[in-house]
Amino acid sequence: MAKQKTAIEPTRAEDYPEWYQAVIKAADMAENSDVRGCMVIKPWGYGIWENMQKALDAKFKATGHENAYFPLFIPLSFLEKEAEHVDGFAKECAVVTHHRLEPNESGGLKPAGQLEEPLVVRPTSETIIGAAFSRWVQSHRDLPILINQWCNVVRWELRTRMFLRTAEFLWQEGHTVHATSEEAWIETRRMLDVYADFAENHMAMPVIKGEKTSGERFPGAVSTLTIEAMMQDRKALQSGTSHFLGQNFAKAQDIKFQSETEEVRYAWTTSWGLSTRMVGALIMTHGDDDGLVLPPRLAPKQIVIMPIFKTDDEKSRVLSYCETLQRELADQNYHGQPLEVVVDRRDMRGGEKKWFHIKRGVPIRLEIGPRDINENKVFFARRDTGESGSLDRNEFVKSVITILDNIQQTLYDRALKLRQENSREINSLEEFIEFFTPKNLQRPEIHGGFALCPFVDSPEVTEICKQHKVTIRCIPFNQEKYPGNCIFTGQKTVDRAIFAKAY
RNA sequence: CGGGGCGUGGCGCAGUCUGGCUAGCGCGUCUGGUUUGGGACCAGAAGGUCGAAGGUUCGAAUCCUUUCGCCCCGACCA
Repeated sequence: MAKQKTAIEPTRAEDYPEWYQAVIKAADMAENSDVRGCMVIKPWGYGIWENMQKALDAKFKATGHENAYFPLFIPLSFLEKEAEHVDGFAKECAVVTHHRLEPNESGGLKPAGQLEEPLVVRPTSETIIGAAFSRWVQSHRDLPILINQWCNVVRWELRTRMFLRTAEFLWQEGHTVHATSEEAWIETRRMLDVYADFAENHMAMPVIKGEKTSGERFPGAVSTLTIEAMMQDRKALQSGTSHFLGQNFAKAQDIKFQSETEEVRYAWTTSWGLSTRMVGALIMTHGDDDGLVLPPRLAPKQIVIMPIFKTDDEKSRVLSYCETLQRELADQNYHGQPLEVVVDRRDMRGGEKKWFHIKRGVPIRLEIGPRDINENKVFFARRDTGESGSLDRNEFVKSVITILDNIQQTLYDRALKLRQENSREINSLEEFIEFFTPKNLQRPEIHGGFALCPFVDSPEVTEICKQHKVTIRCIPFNQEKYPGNCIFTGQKTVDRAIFAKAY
């Protein structure tokens, strides 16, 4: 086979969505399943998710949360209780109406035993968890309740993309109950900070924290906070949301408590979630034209060692050298975890093996043959920069953690640079349209980015944006407030929001 | 749910308009050999009731009818 220029065809610049699919395939992360809109997550993809879970779960525990598990099925009547919530999710619910199968006329099976009340497969669990909370909360002494659940949810999407939007996806959903509005607000903010910390320090993905506009808010929430990241095609990806639910759900579900002053009060609730969509975010933030590039802190394996030998004599010598090296590396503490090091002993061509690991994004590759052993060296290659060369074996072992941290940082810096280069303030509708219109309408090139624009939060603005296929991502926190005119309506305002095309 | 496209060995496709030898090709897989610090080469092999059902015909992957599924573009959305 002729040598290709890049491992992935097409390249990002040629066709970004196709490239995305190709990376998932080349890195063996997931595949389409026999069920429409649902995917099979394969070990390499699932390993990344497991590392995300591990990191997040530790942060949830550190902030006082406990894990619990609630049913997959929600009685239809529960969902009906919060009006906005119903509106938001009704169109995408899978519904169980029968509980039995029996033979049909043509030798197949047909549903039988119709349920008295249909069960909805959870699209999110506010209602079923709220019902439990209403039993659990009696006194102010029961508060706060800080619960997290790792589970799957189903949203019957019309169009799906692997990891980014599938009919079934894996996530965590936190649900908390508080005595006061202030406490609930602090929780909402705290968990957004946890998400941002996770995104930036584990995923090496810079994010912008902010508040959603009314049109983009979670159905039933008083306020939705979000972290937004820029992918390499300059589109935005909502990466985690934290909702201040006020007393909306407490009132709908009767979550009340008796206060110190013996008054009966409705509680204040929050919810927050982050999903396997983050695996997609990882691909689109760091991947390159040779495949996946993993930040070391989330890589299922940080280092792969490839033994190189010809004769049986060499084989045993090289393998034992590799195994000793593997042990020494695996003994090291990498951010509280042992380093994950694998010796790839598979009997296949060296070149093929090398590309196998490049496509899967393993951060560090070591190739070790008799020559390296004689000189007490290792041949070393970094996935992020492609940099490679011979290193003294002991020096490498000593500096490996520093190198991994450097890779992590390099990935973050690169992603931040991309975002900065493609973000700007825009103060006129004309410039806005120019920014978001590709030069080639037939085959749109990568264009646009994040535009910070003065605006007023109104349905009218949302409507204009829609015409240009742009969405309001968020009103960023900590931004300077100064007078301007809404670029859509001309009204005076001090608010600015980030606008972008989005996934 | 509207518009377009596609179902042919594990994967990617050709063949369909204009019905006709034993349904081809590339990649992958298996076996043997030669190679070996690099996505190798040679030889051989396995693997398909052409999405499904019915019809027309001496003869159907190809024509007709029905049906199922998937993909893309919209609308909707984490």
